[in-house]
Amino acid sequence: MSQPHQSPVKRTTIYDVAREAGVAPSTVSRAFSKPSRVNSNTAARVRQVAERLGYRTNPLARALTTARTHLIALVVADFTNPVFAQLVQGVQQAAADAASTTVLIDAQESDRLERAALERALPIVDGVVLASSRLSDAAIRMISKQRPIVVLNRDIPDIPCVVTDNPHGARRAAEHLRELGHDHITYAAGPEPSWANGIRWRSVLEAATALDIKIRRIGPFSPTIDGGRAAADELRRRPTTAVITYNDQMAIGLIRGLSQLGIDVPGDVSVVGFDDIVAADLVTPRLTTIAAPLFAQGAAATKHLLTMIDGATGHTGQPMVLPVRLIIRDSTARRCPGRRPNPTKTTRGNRLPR
Amino acid sequence: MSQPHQSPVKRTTIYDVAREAGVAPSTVSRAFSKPSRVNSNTAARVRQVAERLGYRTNPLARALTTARTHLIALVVADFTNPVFAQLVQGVQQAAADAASTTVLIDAQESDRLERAALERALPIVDGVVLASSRLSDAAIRMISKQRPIVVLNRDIPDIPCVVTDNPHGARRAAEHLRELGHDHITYAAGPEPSWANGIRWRSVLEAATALDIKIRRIGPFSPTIDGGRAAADELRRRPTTAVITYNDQMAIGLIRGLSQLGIDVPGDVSVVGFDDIVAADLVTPRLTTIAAPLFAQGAAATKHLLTMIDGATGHTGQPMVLPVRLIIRDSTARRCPGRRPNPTKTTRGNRLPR
DNA sequence: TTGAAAGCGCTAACAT
DNA sequence: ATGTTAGCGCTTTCAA
Repeated sequence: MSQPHQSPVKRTTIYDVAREAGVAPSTVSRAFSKPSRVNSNTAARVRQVAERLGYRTNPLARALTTARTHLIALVVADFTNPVFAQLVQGVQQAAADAASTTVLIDAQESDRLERAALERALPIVDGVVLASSRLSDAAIRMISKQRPIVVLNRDIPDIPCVVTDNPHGARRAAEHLRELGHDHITYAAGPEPSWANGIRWRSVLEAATALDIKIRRIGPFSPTIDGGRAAADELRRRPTTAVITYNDQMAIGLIRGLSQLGIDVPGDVSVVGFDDIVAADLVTPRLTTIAAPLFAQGAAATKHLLTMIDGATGHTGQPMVLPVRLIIRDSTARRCPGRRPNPTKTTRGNRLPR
Repeated sequence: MSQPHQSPVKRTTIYDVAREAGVAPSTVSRAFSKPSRVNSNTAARVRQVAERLGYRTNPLARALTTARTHLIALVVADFTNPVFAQLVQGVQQAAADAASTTVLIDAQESDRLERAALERALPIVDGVVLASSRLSDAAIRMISKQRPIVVLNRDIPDIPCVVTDNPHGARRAAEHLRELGHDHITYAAGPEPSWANGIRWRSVLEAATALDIKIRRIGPFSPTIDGGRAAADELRRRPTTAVITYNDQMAIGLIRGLSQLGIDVPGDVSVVGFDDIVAADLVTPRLTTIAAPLFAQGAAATKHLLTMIDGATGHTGQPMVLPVRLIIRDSTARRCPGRRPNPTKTTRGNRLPR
């Protein structure tokens, strides 16, 4: 039987070290917090004694006076949503590079939970990255009065934001579909209140118009696989040969749903998603998608947040926009004019990927 | 131009409230931390004044004296590994239920990073959940001397652990394959040093032996899609009609690799994975797998940790083991005796799922 | 039940 | 460069 996490003796403090090293406590403090303000010999001796005594500076006590915890909060709507995995890593890495630690808040799609968790975290973090949120603009503004904040994929005037270049992504997707002969495409919308959904739809609309492609919108659907399935039913009623979905999850669900209806992707219908989640390369057919630089986005937001924490103003001019690129895989193909939806599989549509 | 996160006046403290309410600071403190020790009238008055003044208790200052931060650390090897998504949620929810916040540590498969992040977090958390780790048993024991700790999917004597019932899972998988006529199976191993890999191999071995199935092991491979691809090459050299892989990612890669070699799953070879990650239901063919209760595992570990933090001994008897179940999907099928690997697709193997 | 006062461990003036 | 001395905001004896 082991003795669990005992602290046999009191934690050693700067006072212990000070006494042992024959200096004042403040000198020990300086030796660790601002070494440049201490004679290098003294500093060396202090560190050595500290080492011997097993001294570790207590971040809590430090934070109490400095008002800096080196903790930042990351809020996401739902951790099982694969887009967030890379985002989290980006945030986590940028934070770690600045010797900060990330506090995780999964709102679990619940307004109440998000508020509660945020309320708990806010007093102990130096700032927050809001990766997705059910909070209103007003609520976010309230938070930004208490702590530095950076918002992802959402543009709130006067609040620092980092977004992806949806217009360019939509443009590339439209061009790609145009080249394949599609002259009429459908946008399958995500949640109505989502800022990202709004901008993506407008971007697709604009791109299609510019390229003389007819465009139509269906939805809104839930931004999930099931949402995509629902879109399939809707699409059958008003078919086009190409579809752009709000996100990859919907695209995957749409392809499923279509397949069930005997409609082949990309044989009968071409599908393009948004985001490039990991699964996009795993499904059959592999998904053509507009890839967002998820990791980079997390990292960029965090770096910006850290500079704000260090006193920079939020320079709340324009949102920072990150480049996207179109990744062409197997869910898009040349349009076969006059082809009718039918259950016979084409070679292409069924081939297992690479 | 908004004024970012200003604090125009000093944060209000118990002293402000005390003065305004005409009581001592200690009374205000009690009114919030142990209301039962305060006259209910006074308590009410204090709370009301506090409300009016916008008082919020400062968790940092509280933690300094109570030595409780209500923070718990969660360590994983790699966030992009989909098994962790649900685990994180389980941990996060259990923590939130206990008014605690989760601190996230992504070791990014690096020993150094893990140590650094853990070192930073350890002094400020009440305990840690180690979901996967490159740390040695000895290192983990060191940590457990400083803070309560619960380890997942790894059995370290005298350290509280929660594991899944691999033996039962392996047994169910073997029975399933047996019923389909397979009498010779291969285990495609994951990383050699992984405790989970060890127990899974032994479990499969034992189950196969008990059911009079011939069993062979190949590997070790990286526990990833690419690792699975590598396993495909190896398998072709020494074929069996059924394979159990260390985890789902490998299973997905294996199916890919096999397909490239013109070998159909499940037509020619049946494949069973471990874990039931989200993608298992997304790939083609959908994966038969031994489902681990990931969310429950995270939640169970966290609840146990919280009781330890509240003073319970680690009751370090046997590891807590959670039930698994076999989920039969499309990657396993009846053995076709004498069938040779060939590039012709069967209907079954190519059918898009549901 | 309430108050007074002494810390928790550190940092930050202010002196020297 | 270093020491002295107040706090940071809260909890916690100890008395009353």
